[in-house]
Amino acid sequence: MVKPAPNLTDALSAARSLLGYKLIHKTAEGITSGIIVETEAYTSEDKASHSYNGRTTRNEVMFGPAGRAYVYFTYGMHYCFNIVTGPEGSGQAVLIRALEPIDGLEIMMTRRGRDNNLTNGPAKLVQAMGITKNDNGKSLLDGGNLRLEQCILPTEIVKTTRIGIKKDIHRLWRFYIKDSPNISHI
DNA sequence: CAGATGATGTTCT
DNA sequence: GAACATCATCTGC
Repeated sequence: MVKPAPNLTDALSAARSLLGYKLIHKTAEGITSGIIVETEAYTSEDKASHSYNGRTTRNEVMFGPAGRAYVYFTYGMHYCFNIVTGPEGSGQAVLIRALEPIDGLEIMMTRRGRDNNLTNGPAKLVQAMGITKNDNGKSLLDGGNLRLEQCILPTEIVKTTRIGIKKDIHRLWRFYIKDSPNISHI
């Protein structure tokens, strides 16, 4: 039995489909993993998206094939992690905003320097999972150290507005698993 | 709980 | 020079 791959045909479908998948990262420090519980979709027609104004050195991974990691630096000190979706060249991705920690809690606590709020935010989960700018462009589907695995089927998904943006705020492109204790914001 | 604020540096205009 | 897909910490409810 092969576990089903996530539906990455477009950012909106993928943002829902990825909920319940486990993100797994193997590093020298050990294995960390967590179930994706909150996502946001971004496309090239969306003014809030990095891809809105076309391809640049920063966002070029967004225009590559689906299933790769798009890791970007922001606010002078944080990284965020996305999964590229859609046809190659379309500039779509899904921002992973929160995880439910599963494996490697001790490692996460060391990386975060605290014992709470390990993965309930886009920059927090990047730090806890040990994801770096070097992971930008890596495939999540090729059996490498950073990968996805189906874990649970969400019972109920909430669809609402995205967080931390000032443009196109009307779009209901944020999704999270209802009643998850690890959401970045209600 | 909500709101304000500083940290910090890359990217784009 | 401004904007930025954030976070930790503070204040005042």
